[in-house]
Amino acid sequence: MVTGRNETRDRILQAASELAWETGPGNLSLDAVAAKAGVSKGGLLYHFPSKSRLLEATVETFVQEYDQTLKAREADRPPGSHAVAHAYLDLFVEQHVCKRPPSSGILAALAEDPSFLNPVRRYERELLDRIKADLGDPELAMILYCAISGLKSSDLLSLDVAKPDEIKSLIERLRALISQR
Amino acid sequence: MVTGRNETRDRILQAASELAWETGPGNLSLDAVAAKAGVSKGGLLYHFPSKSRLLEATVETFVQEYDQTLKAREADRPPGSHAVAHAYLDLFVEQHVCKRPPSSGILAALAEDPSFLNPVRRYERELLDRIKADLGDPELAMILYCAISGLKSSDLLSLDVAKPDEIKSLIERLRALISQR
DNA sequence: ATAGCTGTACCGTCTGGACGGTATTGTCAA
DNA sequence: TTGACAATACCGTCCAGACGGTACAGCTAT
Repeated sequence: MVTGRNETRDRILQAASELAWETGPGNLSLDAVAAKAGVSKGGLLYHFPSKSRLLEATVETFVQEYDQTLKAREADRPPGSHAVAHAYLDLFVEQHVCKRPPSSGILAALAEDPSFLNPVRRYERELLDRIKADLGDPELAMILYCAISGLKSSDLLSLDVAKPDEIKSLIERLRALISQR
Repeated sequence: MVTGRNETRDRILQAASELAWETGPGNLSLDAVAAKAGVSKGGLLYHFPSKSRLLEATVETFVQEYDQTLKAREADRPPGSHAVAHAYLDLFVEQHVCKRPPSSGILAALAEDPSFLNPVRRYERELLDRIKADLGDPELAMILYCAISGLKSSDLLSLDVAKPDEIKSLIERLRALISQR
């Protein structure tokens, strides 16, 4: 199958993400990825015939996994009560604690070629529309989406600008704004 | 002096920023920068003795220029009426229209080594504090800072997720929230 | 027999950076 | 005034190493 879930393949993708974080997004080499994944270079190239394909797959699986988790959190929420918006906040809080951002692999893709981010572009647009539909108030949706997006990019770039308690009270205020509707 | 403004030096820095945008942040080579700046490679290395120093300088001058412009916009506003917050919005709107984000050079620095973003980290933290002090309401400051930060990162990564009119009405709503205080 | 690798050898290209040279301008002692 | 020297700002070349990718022979579990 095209998007086959495969043991070794997944290990390679994870190794690529971790290495992108450790060595800097632009210094990702196939040799290093293969070594970290515990696979030979030939083995790596068996799964991903070129570096571009590896980076493409990194972005795609990241988006897919994010969406899958988001929909799971959405299902945890009682339906009809702005489940999408709350799930979006839930997922941010959940992923915020990690040392290495799960999205670090996409920086490597960006470094190689910005157009590799096209799937992210499409997905984020779709996500914003879902939040808008969920909330009813398009401007509130924008505030919520953009604010979280800002926090996520701060994590992505490891800027660490906002302190934990600042983030906590921001999230609470955003939740209040949602309920208020 | 240490941070000397110099004709050729500035041309090199600008060339680096533009090339980072054109060729992808990770594909920035000294040869290409030199060629674009109309200088020989030797000449480039005279001004910046290593690639790291060039990227460092790119980040530093970006932060300096941003701060300079922000303070200029702040001075345009009547003092005492949340000048910092409004200037922050003004500057975003102003820079949003450009095709190439002025910050594109910092992606090249990030690609090489994430720690090159340390000056940005420090500056952004300081900026958030200034907005907090300016607004009085810390949570509102966070909403404003994070929302704009999200829009800026979307520009930086060329994600183009929000449409112009969405951005426009978001800005207006943020301005209303400021005045409301 | 085939899928899924391992391991090695290799090639062409690109790139950072070292290095030696050059032109111009300024300084300063004799 | 002039000659020696030095600092600045650059040019052009060269090289070692890294990297992406190819090729191919072999192993092994299913």
